[in-house]
Amino acid sequence: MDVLARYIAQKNLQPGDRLPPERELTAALKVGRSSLREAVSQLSALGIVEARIGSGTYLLRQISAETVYMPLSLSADGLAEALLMTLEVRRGIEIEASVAAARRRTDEDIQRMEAALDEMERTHHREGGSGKADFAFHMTIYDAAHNPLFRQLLEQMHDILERFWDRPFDRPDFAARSFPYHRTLFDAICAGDTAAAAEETRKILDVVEEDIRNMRP
Amino acid sequence: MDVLARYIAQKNLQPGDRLPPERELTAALKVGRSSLREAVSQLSALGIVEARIGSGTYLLRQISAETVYMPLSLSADGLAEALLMTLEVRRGIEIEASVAAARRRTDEDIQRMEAALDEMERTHHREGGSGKADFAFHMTIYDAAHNPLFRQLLEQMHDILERFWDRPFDRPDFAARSFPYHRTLFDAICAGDTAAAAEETRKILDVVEEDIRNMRP
DNA sequence: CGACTCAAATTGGTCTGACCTATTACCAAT
DNA sequence: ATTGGTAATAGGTCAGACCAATTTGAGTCG
Repeated sequence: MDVLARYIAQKNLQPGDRLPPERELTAALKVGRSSLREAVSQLSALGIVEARIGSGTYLLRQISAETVYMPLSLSADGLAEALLMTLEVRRGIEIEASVAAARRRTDEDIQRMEAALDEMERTHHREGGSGKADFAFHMTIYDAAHNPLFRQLLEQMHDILERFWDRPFDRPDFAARSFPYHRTLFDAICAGDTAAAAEETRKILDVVEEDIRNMRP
Repeated sequence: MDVLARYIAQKNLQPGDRLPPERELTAALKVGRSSLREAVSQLSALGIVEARIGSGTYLLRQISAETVYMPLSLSADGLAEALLMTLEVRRGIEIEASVAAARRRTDEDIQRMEAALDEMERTHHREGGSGKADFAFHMTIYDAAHNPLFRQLLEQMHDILERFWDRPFDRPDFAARSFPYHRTLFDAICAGDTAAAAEETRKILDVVEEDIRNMRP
C-alpha cells in the first residue's frame, strides 16, 4: 500500500483522476496483480480511492507522503439511540469548529459563509425547509476553521446518519426553529466572538436534538 | 468484506482471538483465497484485524453487524501539525464527554473515577509522570458519560496518535502542569456542575496543547 | 446529419494452484 | 529439564485464466 500511495503522490494525481489500469500498474510497480489489488483494496477501504468496474479506479482524496490515516469504527444498537449519541459527539465537534472558525476566519471565508447563508435563507423562504443548503452553510464554517479534520469528521457523520435514517434532514419542518440562529452564528464568527459562536451553535443543536426526540415513536 | 465481518460477528470473536487460517475461511465462506485476502486486507487497513505472518490473523477490535467505519485521512506538514489538529477535535469531544458525565454519572461511576484518580496521583508522586494512569482516568470519565461513542472515538484517536509519535504520553514531564486540574474536574463531575466540568477539561487540554507546541522543533 | 444499435475492447472482480518465507510446534538427543 | 533441529502451519506473492460490467466506436437506420 505504501508503494502505491507513493506512486500516486509522486504522479501528483488529483481527486477525480483515474489511476492506470491494474495490469499497467503491476508492470510499473513490479508487483503481481494480487498484491497490487490488495493495496488498492486497502486504499479503497480507507476511502482514498474508488474502483468502478469496467471503468477504472479513481482517486477520491489527495494523498501525500505525510498523510496520516485514522480509521474509526463505531457501533451502537438502535437507530434513534445511535442518532442521539452521534448528535452528542457532533455537538462537541461542531462547537469547537465554530470556535475555531471565529478565531481563524479570513475575509474569503466570510464571503463564502455569507453566500451560503443567503442561499439557505432564500431556499427557506421559498420552500419552507432548508435541507441541503443548511448543510452547505455548515460546511463553509468547517472550512473556515482551517482544520480539515472538522470537515471530514462531520461530513462523514452526516453521510452515515443520512444512510440510516430516511431523509431526516429534508423534512420541511425539521429543525426549522434553528433557522434564526444561523444568522446569529454567522455574525458571531464574523465578529471573532468565540463564546457567542459556541453559544449559537449549541442553540442550533439543541433544537435538532429536541426534534429528533419528538420524532421518535 | 461484509461477509467476513458478518462471520466474525456471528462467531462472536473477541479482541485478541485468532481467526481461522485463510485456507479454512475460504472453505467456510465459499470464496476464493484472493477475494478472502482482499477482505482481510481491508479489515486490516481499518485497524480491525492484524495479520501476523506464520502465526495467524488476530482480531483487534470487536465488530458487530451494525458497526460503521469512518476512515479519516489527514495530511498535514509534519506530525506536530497533525497532532494539534486532532487535539482541537479531541478538545471538542472531550469537553462534551465531561459535560455528559457531569449530567449522567452514577455512584458506581464516581467510585471508578475516584479509584483511577487515586491511582494516577500515586503514580504521579512516585514516578513524576502519569502516562497510562492518566489515560485510564480519562477513560472512566468517558464511561461515565454513558455514551459508548465517546470512549470509542477517543480511545482510537489516542491509539493512532501513539503509533505515530514515539511515546509522547509517557514522557515524565509531559502535560505535568495539567495534573491538579484532574482532581478539580473530578469534583465538578461529582457535583454535576456541567459548566465547571467543561472549564476544567478545557484547562487540561490547553496545557497539553501548549506542551505540544513547545516540543515542536 | 443525428440518433440508435450492437459488438468488440477495456477494466475491475474472482478463482485456482503453485511457491516462498516467517513462525510455531513437536520430538529427539543431551 | 533444556536444547537443537525439523516438519507442519500460516500468511505473502505471483501467474494465468475466466467472468461481468462498462465504455467505446463502427455501422446502420431514420
